[in-house]
Order: sequence, then structure tokens, then C-alpha cells
Amino acid sequence: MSSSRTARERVRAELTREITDIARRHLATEGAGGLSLRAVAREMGMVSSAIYRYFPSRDDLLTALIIDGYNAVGEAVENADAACPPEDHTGRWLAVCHAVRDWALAHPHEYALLYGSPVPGYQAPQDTVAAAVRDTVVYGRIVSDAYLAGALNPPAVCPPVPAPFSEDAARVRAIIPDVPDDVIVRGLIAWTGLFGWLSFELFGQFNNTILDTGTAFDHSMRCQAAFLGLPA
Amino acid sequence: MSSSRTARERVRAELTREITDIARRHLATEGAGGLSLRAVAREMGMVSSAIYRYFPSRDDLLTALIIDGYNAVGEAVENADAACPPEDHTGRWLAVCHAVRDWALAHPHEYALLYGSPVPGYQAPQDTVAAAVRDTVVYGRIVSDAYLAGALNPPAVCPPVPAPFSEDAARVRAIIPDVPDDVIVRGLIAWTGLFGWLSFELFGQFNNTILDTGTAFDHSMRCQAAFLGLPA
DNA sequence: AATAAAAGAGAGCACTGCTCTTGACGAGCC
DNA sequence: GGCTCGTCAAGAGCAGTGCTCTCTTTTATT
Repeated sequence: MSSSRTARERVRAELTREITDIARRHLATEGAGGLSLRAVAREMGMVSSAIYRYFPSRDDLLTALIIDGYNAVGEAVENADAACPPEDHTGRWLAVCHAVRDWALAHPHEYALLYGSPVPGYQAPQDTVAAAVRDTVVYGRIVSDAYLAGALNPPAVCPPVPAPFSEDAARVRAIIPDVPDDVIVRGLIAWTGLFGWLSFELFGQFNNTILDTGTAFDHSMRCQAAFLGLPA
Repeated sequence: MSSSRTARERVRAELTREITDIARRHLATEGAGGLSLRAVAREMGMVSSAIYRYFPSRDDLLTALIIDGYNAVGEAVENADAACPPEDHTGRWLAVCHAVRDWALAHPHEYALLYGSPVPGYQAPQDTVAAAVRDTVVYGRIVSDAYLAGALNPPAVCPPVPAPFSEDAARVRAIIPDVPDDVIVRGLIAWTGLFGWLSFELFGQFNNTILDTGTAFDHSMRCQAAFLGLPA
């Protein structure tokens, strides 16, 4: 019978989940550096060495948390996008911007784990980059949809795209298909601008200068939309 | 005679400097999390407890490194700005962008310490924020100079600045004086875009998609300049 | 029921930041 | 010149960490 084996595997999956849950809670209060396997084990009523049956190292636990985090923000972004009328490209862009900001404000330490400085000595395995692009394809699809619908009218202020960029642009088209190089550049700028803002806001770089961050963020993202060529 | 006392203080200053130098080297190789007081003491041929005569805690050492780092990037930016003709505002903007990028690429771990996730449990003292704005005033002066010279012709695509932003804008004017609210918004966007790009590049968020980062960065910053209204 | 696989328990290693106490050295005062 | 006092290095020690062993217990399969 394989049901007995399934029973064992079920309790294993259960415990694995419990470990990541506790770890995520510790992460939320202490930050990535303060995440301690022993503390997690203690809270589970386990001895520390037993944790290693489930996660061979601290980095593997972090990897699991990172993948979960990318999926969480990806799901939030997907939901926000899906809640908008598909042809309202500007609304979709603003919705996903606010979705990722809301998630980041609700999970600042997880945001730092995903988008902040890489934890020292930790090399992100390939599994994480697959999850990392989940939100990116949503941004890309919005831009792509708008372009294909003829709804993109960017201001003609940028200098011509330099020739050597075309190779990179071709790779980006795997995520934002069917758009010309100059649109890709604007997409990159909006993308880095979005996360640049969030990192500054969450990491305290505004230094009590921007207090009404909600207003400023919303307006900045509207400007980014205008720069992308999305209609007001 | 106070020269004897000065002698004592001189060797103290010397040792303090040696500690920060070694710590900075460790930081460059191991990252902020791997910075160990004991390792620094070992390399100095000192016993670990002696370090605490000079830095009462690990956080105080980090604070010293952070302040040094902000000053280093501030100085690099100042020099790059000063090397340009004052009326070439676009050239000055591009120069400071490349200066901060060059510094970041040369000191990635220090960059992470300054602009990445805050180290857990570490609260930046007020001394650091004073040093942190050193580069910011340079960006601000470039925008301000260009505006006052009438050289700023931003594309009219942004929606009107929302009224609640005016309070924050007034605070920002302490750094970028004499500019209207909409210019401040564009300055903020360019500023967050610059560091958003650098963080993505240094923290590996581009995931081997953008390989010729130098070309892409330069062009992005030219687009930011155009969005700011700086002449091509 | 016997056997093989999986999981928990415990001790231990090398490391960390940090504190406390002890002993030595040197500068200032009488 | 001798004495005192503040500064400094050294050492031991505490509580904590990640991680690796070995040993025992539990569970599932044959």
C-alpha cells in the first residue's frame, strides 16, 4: 500500500511547511540575518539537529523563503492585473504598482530578502530566478498589450537606442514580446524606477523628507506611465 | 605639555584608522554580515576584547564604515560634477550617474551597506544621514542650476502634481532649492531610477538578461535626462 | 516477525558579539 | 624622583550560532 508511505510523506510535508511558516514569522520580526535554525527548532519543540532532516542548511531554508516570497508578490501582481479591464492599460500598470507596494509594506523584511542586498555567502540557485520573473512577465504583458493595441504614444524625447543594446533587447523580448527596442528601454526604466522607489521608501533612504509617500508614489507611477506612453 | 597627550591620542587615532581599514577590506570580501570583530582583531594581532576600546560595538564599527562610504560616494560625485563645465547640465548629470555607478561597481559590498537592505537590528544614527545627503545635494544643484538657467524643457506628459505633495516638496526644496513642484517630482523619479538601476544591476536582479549593462545604463540615464527636460 | 529506511536526540566543534576582571604601562601631580 | 590614576591589552567566560557526528527510536516494507 502506498497510502502508508503517503502518510509519512504527508507529515513530512506538514512539518516542512510548519518550519517555513515559523521561519517566515521570525524573518518578519528579526530580518534575514536574525533567522536562526535553532530558534525555529526551539519553537517547534524540536532539537536543532532535527531541522537538518528537512533543510540541509540555513541557505536552503532561505531559498525556500525567497521562492515563496517571489510567488507571493507574483500572485499579488497577477491578481491586481486580472481585476482590471484588459484594455485599460494605464489602470493595469497603476494597479500592479500599488499591488507590489502594498505587499512590500506588509512584508518589509521579505521585500528586503528579495530585492535588497544579497545575503553574504548566499548564491541564489536557479530555482529562485524562475519564480523571480513571475511578476515581471505581468509588467511585460501590460506594456506589450498596450503596444500591440496601438495605445502607446511615448513622448519623443529619448535619444535613439544605441546599436549594441539590440542583443540585450532580444533577450528581454522573451518576457516582453513583440515590442521594439525603444519601448523595451522605457519598460526597463519604469521597472527599475518602480523598485528603486520602493527600495528607497522601505530602506529609509527618504530620511523623513517624503512623508506622504502614498501620494508621491502614486503620482510618480503615473508619470512613469506617461513616460511609457500610456494614455492618461 | 600637551604634546604627550597628543601622542597618545595620535596612536589611538592611528589604530582606529587601521581597524576601519581592515574592516573595510573584510567588508569588501565577506560582505556586511561577514564582518567579524574577532577577525579584525586577529589580523591586527590584538585580542578581541581590545577592539572594544575603540568601537563599543559592532554596530558602531558599521556606522563608521557607513559614514566613510557615504563620504566616498559623495566625493566621487562632487569631483565628477566639478570636472564638467557648469553650464553643461546634461553632461554634469551623466557624469555624476557614471561616477556613482563606477564607485558602486568598485565597491559592491559598500554599496549594499549604504543602499541595500538595512542590517537587522541596526538603527542608523543621525550622523549617517548627514553624510548620506552629500551626493544628493549635487544631483539637486544640477537640476536647480538647469532650471534657473532656463535650460529645462520637460515633455508635458505628467499629470498635474497632486496638492498634498506640496508639503513634501517644500522639504525637498531644502536640497533642491528654487524649483517648482513638478520639477521636484521629475528629480525624484530620476534619482530613484538611478539607484533602482544600480541596485538591480549589483544585486543580480537582471538575471543575465541585460549583459551590456554599461550601454544600457548610459542610455537609460540619457532618457532620464530627457525626461528631466535637460537638452540632448 | 524481521529488516531496512527515516527521523529524532544529544554531544560536540568552531565560531560569533560582548562582558568582566586582572595586570601592565605611561603620563601628570606633589 | 616617587606616586597615583587613567588608559590599554589580555584572558576567561557567557550565551548564542551553523553544522556534523553518533546513537536510539519510530515507521514502513517484505
